[in-house]
Amino acid sequence: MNPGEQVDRQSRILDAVLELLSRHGISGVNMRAVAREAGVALGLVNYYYADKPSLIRAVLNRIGESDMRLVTPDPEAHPDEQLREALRRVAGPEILTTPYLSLRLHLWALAQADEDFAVINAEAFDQYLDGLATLIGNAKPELSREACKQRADDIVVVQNGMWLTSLLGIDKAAIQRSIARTEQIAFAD
Amino acid sequence: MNPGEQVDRQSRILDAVLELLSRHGISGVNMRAVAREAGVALGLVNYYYADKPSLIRAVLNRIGESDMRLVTPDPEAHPDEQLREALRRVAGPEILTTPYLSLRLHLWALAQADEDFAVINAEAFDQYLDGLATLIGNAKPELSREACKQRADDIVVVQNGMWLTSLLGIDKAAIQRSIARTEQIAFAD
DNA sequence: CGAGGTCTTGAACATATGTTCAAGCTCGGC
DNA sequence: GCCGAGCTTGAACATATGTTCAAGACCTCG
Repeated sequence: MNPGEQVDRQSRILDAVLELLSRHGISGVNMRAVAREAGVALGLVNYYYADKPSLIRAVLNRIGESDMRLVTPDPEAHPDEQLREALRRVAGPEILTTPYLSLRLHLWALAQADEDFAVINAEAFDQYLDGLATLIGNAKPELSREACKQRADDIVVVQNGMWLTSLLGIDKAAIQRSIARTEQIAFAD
Repeated sequence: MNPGEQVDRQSRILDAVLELLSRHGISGVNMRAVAREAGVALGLVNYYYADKPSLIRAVLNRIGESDMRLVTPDPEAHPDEQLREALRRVAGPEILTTPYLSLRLHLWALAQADEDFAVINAEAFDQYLDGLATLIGNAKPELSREACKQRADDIVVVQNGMWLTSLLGIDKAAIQRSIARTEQIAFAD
């Protein structure tokens, strides 16, 4: 067994779903394609995940976890810096790549088409908003919780716009200006 | 034949695709479902549209046309009012409804998954940006074309964010504040 | 009426996809 | 060695979906 590469096939299956979802959307995710991409036999996918909805659910939950890390601050840093850091991370190189954004888009579309997935998605979104509001509260203790949530709402509108518009291929400079706009909203007096 | 209702079956087929796409995403759009939704026989869909990609293309082109109407101004109004009107229209009741936004989202996802559709989509997006930049130029003649395009870019980021975030169920007030933000960008000195 | 074109239908076919399952494989413990 | 539990495989089945097509309905013009 190749060390460090031929690992855990269950997790390779989830990776395969992410890859296919990002590249071809939900219609490109079928059990055979997943198996091929993961390099396992068809039956193994159904061994770990009873059916296709279970498989998709598992993927959604995994993504929700990694999203939360975006607003999980470095505890060493100053609150101001934590917030600024978080606001920049969403336009960082790992996030602002086509594969990741494409994945996000397909996830949103999926949530729109399926009630169960919508619930998972909405929950993750709320947690993200909450995390962001907390960061703002730490950086600007004089603001009420309500005011923090309001700013978080406003920021998320711009952030989602940045993500979506990046995919449509807008000028990179517009993205930089939009990041500045989020900081302006967050730190306004 | 029922007057004013049993019209043009070819156009009813396109309507059916829009409806299905909005509600169930691209995986919900199959020839049988389209025929059922349109109230025609299966064969008729393939009679008007040679194959599925042709059908989707026809739908995309139809949507592109209706998008352009968003930035096509009322020629009677003052340039300032034309621009303000356009900025408000994108958050108007016809646009900011779940069915329309859901449709938009699925279209973006579709473009992301398929190269051909991406081209149609990118073209429509460019035309929209161009139309918006022109409106800005009319309202603020002192700005260079470059400056107008830059503002259009910034505005579209926020607009796309409004659309997307509306779907995720954010507070309506955040949308209103975001509209104000787009006007602020457009009319800044 | 009747010929000819267009429109409309649903059965039929080929292929794709989700799911099941019997069989084989692997590996640790006895 | 060999037993058993978990892991892995691919064939097989049922259903779904895109496409084709022969047949019929409808409508216009002569």
